[in-house]
This record gives sequence, structure tokens and C-alpha cells, in this order.
Amino acid sequence: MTVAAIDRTLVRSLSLFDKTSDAELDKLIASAVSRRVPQGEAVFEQGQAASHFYLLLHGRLKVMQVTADGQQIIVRVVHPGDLFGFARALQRVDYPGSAIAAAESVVLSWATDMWPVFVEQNPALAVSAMQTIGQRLEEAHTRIREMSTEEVERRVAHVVLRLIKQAGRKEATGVRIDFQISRQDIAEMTGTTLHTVSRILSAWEAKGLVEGGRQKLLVINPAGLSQLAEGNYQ
Amino acid sequence: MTVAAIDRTLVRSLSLFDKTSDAELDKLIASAVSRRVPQGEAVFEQGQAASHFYLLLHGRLKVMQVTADGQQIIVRVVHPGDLFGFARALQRVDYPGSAIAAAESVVLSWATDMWPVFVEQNPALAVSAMQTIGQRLEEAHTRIREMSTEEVERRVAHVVLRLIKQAGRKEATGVRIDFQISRQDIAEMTGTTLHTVSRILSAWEAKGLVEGGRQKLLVINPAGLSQLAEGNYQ
DNA sequence: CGTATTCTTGACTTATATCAATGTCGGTGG
DNA sequence: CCACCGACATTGATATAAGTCAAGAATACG
Repeated sequence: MTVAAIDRTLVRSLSLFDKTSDAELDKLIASAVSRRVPQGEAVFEQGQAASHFYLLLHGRLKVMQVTADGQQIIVRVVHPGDLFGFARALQRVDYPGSAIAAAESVVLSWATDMWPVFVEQNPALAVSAMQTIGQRLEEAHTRIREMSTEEVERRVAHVVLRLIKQAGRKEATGVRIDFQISRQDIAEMTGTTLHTVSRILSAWEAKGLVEGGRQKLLVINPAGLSQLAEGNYQ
Repeated sequence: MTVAAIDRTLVRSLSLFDKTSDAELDKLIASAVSRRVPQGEAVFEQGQAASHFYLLLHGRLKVMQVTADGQQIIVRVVHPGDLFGFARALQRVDYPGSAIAAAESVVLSWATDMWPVFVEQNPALAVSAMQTIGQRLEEAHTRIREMSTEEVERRVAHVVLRLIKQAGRKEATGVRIDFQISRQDIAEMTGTTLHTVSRILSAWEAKGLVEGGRQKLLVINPAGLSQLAEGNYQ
């Protein structure tokens, strides 16, 4: 584990700590350990004892679950500023999934037994955490609804739109998903196969909606994609 | 709204209030309103302003969402002792779904602005609430995983097993799901159609796994159903 | 450069939805 | 109390979206 100097201003800017005083923030940071995670490496693995909880400072993580028969799904993508891995606060003793760096990342970590301190010393933060989980629950329900009622193409459209919203970088000709993401990854986020995703993206490229590439995706016409996601024909 | 005398001992027995003192419990109950909900009626409807949060004392509720194009899904089933409808605590102003009584039910309700009181006067309860949401998040992820990786028959098997676990009543020949549930309901919980559910249940009945009926389901061989759910051939 | 991923594309198969018809239960009112 | 009606369920025939199998092309990397 690489311990590095922690950028105080970076943490300060997170909305999570809006209502935290400088003094309290310093205390929190003092008890945290910063760690660099190279692309492809895990912050923690599914089934491990939940010894720490984390905050993503920089980079991008995929939270993955493997089923008993070896199939993989991506539960969610972690963006900078997100808390993650607080399984213990939700009465679990182990991590329900693995957190893998999709890009070179920097995380802050706290020992699990710091959670009550984290929360009690700072009630506003408890509310934030609660809202975060609530949001996540809603996202999960949205995904369930989409998987129940929509066909694959619309689901892929929704996922891509969500990704450019959360991790989009503006370019000359469109908006790029700002981390390496394979067809397989998109398939694991939508409950389909990489073949189907590849076909769909090829079709979209032919229509001028997107521009593909190896582990790359540039959305040229977000409005058109929205139309498609909402089921307004074609 | 029907206001009735509140059964103190009934509330006391809920694990949610394990760490709540009698005095605190009385205060909570004093500020609550009890309400009887006949079968088929809604406690609240999707899109309504989230004015109250609730506790189910008796009966059974289905939380449903309707999509923009009119398709329905069942988000979850609420069992006695469950908190529900606390959208406001999760930073929402409206209810994301409708709560419909699947059986004659009794709920306790509190005004939304009681939530901070509810939580601050009773930190143990806040932890409980957090864990409840965490559990729900996990359930949602389980459902997403199942919908991503399993075929319909196994998903239906998983849902039926979950229902007999949460709402099973032992009978001479098996375990009955203890509220009225239609094929359509099961379809809306698994992301399929009532036709497919009907075919699956007919096949199971032929194998002696279950016994169907109009809005009824009796599981005769839970172990066999588990095998099926885990994908161990058959 | 060659080797390994990742991606594309075609041919074929299959699970499940859709369409359609009929059957059955259970409550309501004549 | 029985007949009827509406809701729920079953089942067959057919259509189709998407998975599987298979081969090859493109791209990145050591």
C-alpha cells in the first residue's frame, strides 16, 4: 500500500463535506490513508473481510460481482467524490463485490471502526451518507425497471447516456466517456452479451450517433440517443 | 383516514425498536396515526408529495412503479414490521412508487417532518434505518444480478423461494404464500409475462413441486425448487 | 514484429414474447 | 340460490429479439 500526502483542497471541494468544518475535516483526513491504485488492480475483492471504507479522490472504479457459476456483472461505476466499500455500515462483514480501477486511481481509506466516529462527530455527514445510499437504491430500482420493461438497445442507450452524464468529457465532435470501457463492460452493465453490444454500437455508428473504438466511445448526438432511449421510435 | 387505538405490544415486538426505551416508544407512538387499508387500496400513490412515512403493522403491501409507457413492475413486497415510504429521508419530495394493499392491512404513519425527530432522539433507530436501506440495496443488486444472468424459470424460482421465506405459512402438504398473489404479480416481480409464469407453474405442478390456484400458490417441495433456482439441472 | 486482447460480423438456434382462443373460478345481483 | 359476468389462468401457434457458435479483422502492447 502506497501512502502519499493528501491533497486537502481536493477533499474540501467535495460536496460530501459541504457542512464539515475545517477542523473536523483535518481530523478526518488525519485518520485516513491515501493509496494509489493502478489500472486493473483491485481496491478490495468480493468476499474479503470489510476492514476499510473508502472515498475515491481521482480516477474511476468498476464495482463487479461474480456469480456462483462465474458470470460477471458490473454493479456500478464509482466516480471521484463517491464513498464506496462501506459494507460494514450496512451490517455486512464482507464486501459484496470487487472494486477494480478502470483507470489509474487514488483512494482515501479509513478503518471500518472509524465509521461511527465519522458519522457521530458529524451528523450532516450521516445525512449525506443516507442520501447517497438512497440515491443508489433508486438507481438500482431504475435499472431493475429498465431490465424488466425495455429491450436491449434502449437499455444500452440509457447506460451510455448515464455514463456521459457522470463521466463525460467534451470534445470537438461530441462527448467522450472519460475512461477505458470495453464492449464487454457495457454488456455487463446491461445484462446482455458483448456481441449484441457490438452490433448495436455498429448500427449507431452507421446512423452517426456515436463513434466507437477499442475501449473507447464518443457520443456524437446525445439528443438522438435520448430519443432512442425513451423509445421514441428508431 | 381511519384512526384506531394502537397496539403497543405489537409495536414493541418489532426488532426495529429493540433498543428503544418504553418511554421513547410511547412518544413515537403518540405522534403516530394508525390507519386501516382495505385490500386493493393504496397507502400512497406514485408521484404524490411525500407527506408521511409508514410502518406496516399487519397485512401485506406491494410497492409498484408504472413506467412512462404504462408498464407496471413490482419493486418489492412490504411485510409486517417494515418501514416504508420514507422517500423524504432519501432527499426525494415525492413517492417513487405506489404502495398497494395486497391484503387487508394496518399501517402506522408519521408526518415527514417527524423523521429527524424519529432519528435524532434515537440514534439506534437511525442505525436500524440505515441497515434496512442497506439490505434493500443488496436485495436490489441481487435482483439485478439474477435478471442479468439467469433465465426466466430460475428467476421465478428465486422469487417464489423468497416469498415463502418472507411470507410463508406452513400447511399440511407444504408452505403457502400467505397473501393473494396473481401470475401477473409474479411476472411483474421477475420481468416476464403472465403467460410465461403460467407455463412455468404448470410445468412445476406436473413435477409435483407446487400446487397452483387462482391467486394462490402452495410450494410442496421447497428443496426441489431450490435445486432448480441454483441451476442444478432438472 | 508477433502475440494477445478486443472488436466485428455472419449464420444459426433458442428462449421468451406476442397473438389468440378457451377455460375456470368466485363474487354479485336478479 | 343460481346464473352470469368479470377477472384470472391455461394452452397452442407463431414471431422475434437476442444468445450462441464460429471465424476473422483491427488494435494495442511487449
